[in-house]
Amino acid sequence: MALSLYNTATRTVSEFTPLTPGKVGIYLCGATVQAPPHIGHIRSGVNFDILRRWLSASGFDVTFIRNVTDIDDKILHKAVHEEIPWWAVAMKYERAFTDAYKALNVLPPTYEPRATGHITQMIDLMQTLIEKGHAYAPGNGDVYLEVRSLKSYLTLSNQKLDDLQSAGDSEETFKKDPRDFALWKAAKPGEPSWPTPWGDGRPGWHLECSAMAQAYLGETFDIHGGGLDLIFPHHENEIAQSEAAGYGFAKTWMHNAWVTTAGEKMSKSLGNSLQVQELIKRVRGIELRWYLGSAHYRSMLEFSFEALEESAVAFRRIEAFLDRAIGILGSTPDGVISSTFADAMNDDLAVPAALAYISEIVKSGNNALTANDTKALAAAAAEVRGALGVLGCDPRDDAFAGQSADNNGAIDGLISLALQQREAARARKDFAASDAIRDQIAALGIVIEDTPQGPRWQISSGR
RNA sequence: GGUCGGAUGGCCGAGAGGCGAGGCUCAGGACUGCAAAUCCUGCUACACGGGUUCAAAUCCCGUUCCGACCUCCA
Repeated sequence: MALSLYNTATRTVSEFTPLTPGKVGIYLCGATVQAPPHIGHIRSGVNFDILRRWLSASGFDVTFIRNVTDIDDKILHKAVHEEIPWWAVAMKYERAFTDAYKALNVLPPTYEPRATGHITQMIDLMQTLIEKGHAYAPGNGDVYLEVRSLKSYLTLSNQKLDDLQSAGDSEETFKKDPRDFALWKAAKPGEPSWPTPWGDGRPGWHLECSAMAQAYLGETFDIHGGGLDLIFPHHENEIAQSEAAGYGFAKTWMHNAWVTTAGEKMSKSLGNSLQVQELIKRVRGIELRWYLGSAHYRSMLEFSFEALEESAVAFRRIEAFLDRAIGILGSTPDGVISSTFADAMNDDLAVPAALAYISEIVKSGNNALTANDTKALAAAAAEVRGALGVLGCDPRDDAFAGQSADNNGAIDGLISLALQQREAARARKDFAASDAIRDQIAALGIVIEDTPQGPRWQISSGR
């Protein structure tokens, strides 16, 4: 079964065929670094990280670009508000995003270009657009794209130009048509600017993505991704710019759905408590990732702390199986991708179906464990590990070192000492003494389980 | 006004004409000195009203409710 993906441009799921066999180029609209990341931002990162990992696991050589928008109105406003330079705002929040991505095991992109590093490419693109008669500089330092000059526009969102509500903005006087959008904004006093043939200024929001996608992936590339809300205007305008310049641009458009709270798109007022840095105080990063990745990427994910906790419990069950299996097997099996898992992922990344299959494997693996069938156990553990690897939730991944309830040699020695005492007490049926030892260890946050292979312990993963 | 989604059991969350996805919770059982873990069993749902069909959660028409986008947005 070949990989099929939903393409927003055609509103259908269709077989994915790369432009160059064996290679895939992906451009994901990354963050505007003007605030710390909340789980909505990071869901997009996780969803597309799963896509990327699946493409890699399927044998593709993936070039993954995720940009950083480090110049924009909000950043400038924030700089004034925080009384620090605009670049300090951008770098501060870029780091916050980087930390969040790392905590959730989102792989660093192949290249992570910043908008301000690509002014040259943007000027080249504007030059081309003006030469082709699709853009104009009215003389005030702005440069606009003339949407009426385009052969097609608004094909992604399927809207008609005349149906759009007019912006009603007071600064639109230089535009030929109110729907024309800014490629470049004239410098204002006190704001950063770069020189261009049309005057000093700074980039409009949409221009950077067209310029950087072309710079790193070429004029035509495979997949362009982002959140649902970027369809209009951002992606429409990217298409307008790039196609007007003569580029083929993206073949497949993918959009992830929202994390919502109380049925609504996450709002700023609730945003603080849903920042990644706050949530990973409640659950481990791997558990938050599991939660965000578990719903289908095109479905809304209704956030609640209860659902997050429940999801973490479900994940710990899988993790516990893997721990037990590795303990019995004496080694960590390499991940194996089963055909059932592959079929699910190939069906437009049907993660929920893949998770249902993982549950079945864990169940059969636990049965193998009870039956002491190490061959079946090893097979199950390998499949679970393979699946978790693609989902970026392999507790044995180095990225999660320190997050897993991994045994430490010295602690293991001490606990073992106590467990020997307890076993001795149990042997002489002094259960009061043995339970007392277990209770004392439990009070330290360590859980004891008696198994046919003897007692085992782990640091309680519940927080 | 235009465009696009959604409503599934106590909860979360898939599916998209016929076979009870899966998980969590809960109840009962097996195992266990007791726990824990694990396994087994049970809990038969698809907003409402029509229609098409041998058969509808799924398709069609209508209704209600919820949400997203329409130049800040993941």
